[in-house]
Amino acid sequence: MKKLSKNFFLKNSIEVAKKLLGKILIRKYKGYIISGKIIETECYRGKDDCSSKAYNRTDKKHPMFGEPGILYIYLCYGKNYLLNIITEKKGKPGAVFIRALQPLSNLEIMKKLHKTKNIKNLTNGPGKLTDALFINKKLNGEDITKSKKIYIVDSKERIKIKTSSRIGIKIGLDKKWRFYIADNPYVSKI
DNA sequence: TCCCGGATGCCCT
DNA sequence: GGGCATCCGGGAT
Repeated sequence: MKKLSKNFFLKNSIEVAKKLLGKILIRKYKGYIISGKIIETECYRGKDDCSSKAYNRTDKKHPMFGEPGILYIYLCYGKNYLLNIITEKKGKPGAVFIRALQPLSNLEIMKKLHKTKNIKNLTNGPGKLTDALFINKKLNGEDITKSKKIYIVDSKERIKIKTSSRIGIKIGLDKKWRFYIADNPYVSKI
């Protein structure tokens, strides 16, 4: 299985969001390999995207303007860390937001980290999966194409992609920039 | 300084 | 399945 390279993320954010579906997210934690299949993503962009954090921003210091493959992790509602991967070339804003995973390995560790017994609730939401994979502010700025703690590997699985409006936002609903694998029981919401 | 969000779990029907 | 309290850091004023 091949690690995803910088080139994978150096593309149109919408394309990257779609192509990430089915790939395997790997996290090393205390000698364990925790992993899950990416089954739900959203795309966020810049001046053409009023619901993006980079909308109407010109200062290139914002993480969304950074180098492709860099993790952008921030806290939401005071308790949930949300996982984004920067896309597009440096200076052009874009990111893919990871919304849900299908848990693959070391589920018992994930259950302890997220404090739940129900496997279905382990990674079927953006704040839950960061809990279950021990992803927090310390990994902000990490390069997912170089890191030994967290990376993504390719998979050749054929998948059926569905599209919808993004979730949890009030504006920008006209854009169908949420992508998920059809018929997967771990997607956060149909 | 103030305000509120790319969400969750719990408690209610 | 729906309503609600809750968390804290960053952007806006």
